[in-house]
Amino acid sequence: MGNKPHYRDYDATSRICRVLAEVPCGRVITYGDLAEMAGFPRAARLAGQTLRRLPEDSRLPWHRVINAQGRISLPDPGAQHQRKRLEQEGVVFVGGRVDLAQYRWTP
DNA sequence: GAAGTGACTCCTC
DNA sequence: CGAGGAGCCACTT
Repeated sequence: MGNKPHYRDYDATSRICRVLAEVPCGRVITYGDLAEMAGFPRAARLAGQTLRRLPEDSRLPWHRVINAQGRISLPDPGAQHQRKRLEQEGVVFVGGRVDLAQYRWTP
């Protein structure tokens, strides 16, 4: 008793990965939204760190995560790879960015 | 347990 | 539209 389970006690990586796994093909999600849906409001950086720690052979759609400006935050050469995979799913880049109003995934 | 770090976001100039 | 700075949260060392 006396133990009050905080959301922080859970494995943030597991939660973020679970949300990430549900982002449908052809859609994107922002770091902030990803963190918030995972139960970590305003912890956008957490999402970034989690993704960075993610193994390369992960089947998770890490490439569908972009920043709030609709741009890719991942530095080169990863950015090229990410953009390619997104375009492969039908996501269109205009001026180097994605139209969030159109592609942002919201359940 | 404090200090450092980051695939962020928002606001201002 | 781009650059700069403060704020934020949880992880890592």
